[in-house]
Amino acid sequence: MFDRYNKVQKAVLETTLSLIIEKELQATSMSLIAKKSGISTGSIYHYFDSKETIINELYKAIVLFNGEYVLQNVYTDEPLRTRLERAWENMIRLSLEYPKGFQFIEQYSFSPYIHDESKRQAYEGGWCGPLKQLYQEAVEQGLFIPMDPFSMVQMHYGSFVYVIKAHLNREVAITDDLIRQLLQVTWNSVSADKQ
Amino acid sequence: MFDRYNKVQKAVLETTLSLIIEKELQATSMSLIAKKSGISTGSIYHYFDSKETIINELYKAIVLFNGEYVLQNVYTDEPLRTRLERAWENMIRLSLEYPKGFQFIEQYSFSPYIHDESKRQAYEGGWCGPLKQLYQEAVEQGLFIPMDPFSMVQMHYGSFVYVIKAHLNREVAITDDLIRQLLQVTWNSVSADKQ
DNA sequence: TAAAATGGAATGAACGTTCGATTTATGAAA
DNA sequence: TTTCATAAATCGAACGTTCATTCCATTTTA
Repeated sequence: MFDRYNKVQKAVLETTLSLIIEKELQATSMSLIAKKSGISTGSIYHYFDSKETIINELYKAIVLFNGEYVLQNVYTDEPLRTRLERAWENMIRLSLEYPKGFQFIEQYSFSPYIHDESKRQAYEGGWCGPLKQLYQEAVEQGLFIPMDPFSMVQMHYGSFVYVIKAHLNREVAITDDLIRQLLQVTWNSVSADKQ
Repeated sequence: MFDRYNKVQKAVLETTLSLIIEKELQATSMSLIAKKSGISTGSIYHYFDSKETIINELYKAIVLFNGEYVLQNVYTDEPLRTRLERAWENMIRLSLEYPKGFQFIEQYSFSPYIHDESKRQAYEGGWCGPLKQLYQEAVEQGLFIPMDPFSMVQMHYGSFVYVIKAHLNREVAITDDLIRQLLQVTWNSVSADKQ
């Protein structure tokens, strides 16, 4: 997840992620990060300008990682439906495999603590733009109803997010059956031939 | 929104809500709340035990308010589809009419800062339970595909939330047309006669 | 041997909360 | 209606703690 960072930075980012998820931003103090990561505050400040920098770096790293994960095996020569369903399934599997990263992005993507510059950089490397393109194609090919592709992406992602949140709260169990159902429901929602 | 509170409590809750939305929790200090609401910290502590209490009270008040709003005109003798679509439209209109409350709940419903007790109390008076019942009925009547009603509610709510978030970020414009489309898409996603 | 990296005590600002003085409201007695 | 005593409400300075950050001595690396 933090491959492009050195050992110390990696330890700091991983520790910060864990602490923020189990506690929260304001309860995640620098001294706690230092203690839990085994790196002194002095060293942390040698690699990061400030606490804000750590959080923003964390945000960018996770969004980039998620982007790569979601777009796995999506640019193939298979039918558009297959590729879209693969992206959707990747989203679900990603959040199950890396729940901390998922929760972090969920909690902070709309927070003022994340700078606009970080959000912009994240958008560049994230999955949102590329996926919007696929939706656009699906609309143009008449597979999807004529609707704003960006709204569709948001809508579908939101529906996954909330089922996953419920899963992480132990209110819903995500099984392979439920995943199959979710993909079906997602397709049906905007499929042109069901109208 | 805060009718069951006295004048001072109301001012404190309203100010806190505004500050938390435009800044965030950790930047919303008691002295700032005091200054902006025109009520001294001494008085605030006369009515609230702590900052935590204020936030939790805010959370409960908003969820209760939202619950009433969403369930408006849903318990009528009209067809189930009409009543479900009314609940969905209420959700959308609520978030457009009271965006601060919407954003607050969005940001804090999964935060450790909100006690489990507050979440439990909120669930009792919120719209989630009653709506789940309606979905259950729709499944039993064969209107909806056989799927866990709770997951359906989450899924649909999530899809609205994300479109609304995009709207509040000025990335999408919610028009009456888009609302009509959203209701249609929501119905299609789980409608039994489209399978 | 010079530069980079590390450690952790020290610093100063900011925060939530408390406290005691002061003002305002209440209501029974005259 | 006025008076007065008690209680409730309000204020903001003061308190103690915690936090992000700095600093410099020490260790490690090149």
